Amino acid sequence: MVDRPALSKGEMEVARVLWDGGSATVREVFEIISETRKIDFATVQTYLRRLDSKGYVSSKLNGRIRVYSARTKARTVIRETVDDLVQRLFGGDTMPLVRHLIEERGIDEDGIAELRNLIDELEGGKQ
Amino acid sequence: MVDRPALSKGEMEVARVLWDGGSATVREVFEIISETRKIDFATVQTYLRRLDSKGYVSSKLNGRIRVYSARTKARTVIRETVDDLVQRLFGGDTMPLVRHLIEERGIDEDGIAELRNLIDELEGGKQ
DNA sequence: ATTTATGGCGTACAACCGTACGTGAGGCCG
DNA sequence: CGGCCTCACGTACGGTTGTACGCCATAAAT
Repeated sequence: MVDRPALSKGEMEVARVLWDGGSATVREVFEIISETRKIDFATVQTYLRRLDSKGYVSSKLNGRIRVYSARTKARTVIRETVDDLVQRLFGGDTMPLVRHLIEERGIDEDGIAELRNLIDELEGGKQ
Repeated sequence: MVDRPALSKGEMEVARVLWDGGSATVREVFEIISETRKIDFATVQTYLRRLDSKGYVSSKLNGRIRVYSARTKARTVIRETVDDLVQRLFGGDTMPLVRHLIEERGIDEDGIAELRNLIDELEGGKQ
């Protein structure tokens, strides 16, 4: 529960790759992010270094290649980030964001089915 | 559709107050944010000035009091912000965030009802 | 009229962010 | 062996952000 400095957008993007894969080299992260947008290898390297010094990831040299691993749980960071966003953008109210997501971003068939389940569970746990 | 510089967290928090109320003085914004967290009057003033110079709000002097008004639609800013977050934190996938919101933040009775409606509408529009 | 509260406005400043260059060492190729 | 590619790592640099001080003016209170 250490109070780490918050992640910047760029750092978050990089951290996500580690959460997805558990661990990765700079090049691996670089390749994955490159699929989505142009980014410099050295920039990824800097993000990883900063994530390390902020305590979010750890790393060790494997031969002459440095391998980074997630050190905090995605869930935790997501919770903090989303809580902050909801607070600042919606005054702490959750529904406006849910509404936005459902109305403004597509939810597919499977998503709809899952949503129904989630709601049923919510209701079940309530009474 | 001008490409404005992105809003910082603090600026967003302040902008939200204007979206909620249409327009407000520094003091009014200050009071509202103070309900939630400690903040300096001058800090609010700075945020508003920056929002102005970034083109998100406009202002005019009413006597010797400056009144700020929202100039961009909340919807637009929310879309951009959320899109970016979803991209970086979930690789562009919407459902993980929806899931997180429903599971980790409480949704009340009314929210559940609304959710059901939203889903029904989604499904209705699909077939 | 003098004090006090309030506000606008300019200014500041360290930390953080995005982005990347340069250097030097290790590996591989011809 | 001599290039050339690839990393790690240090360093940089302008821009942004959070946070606020200080000065001056106006309005309110005594």
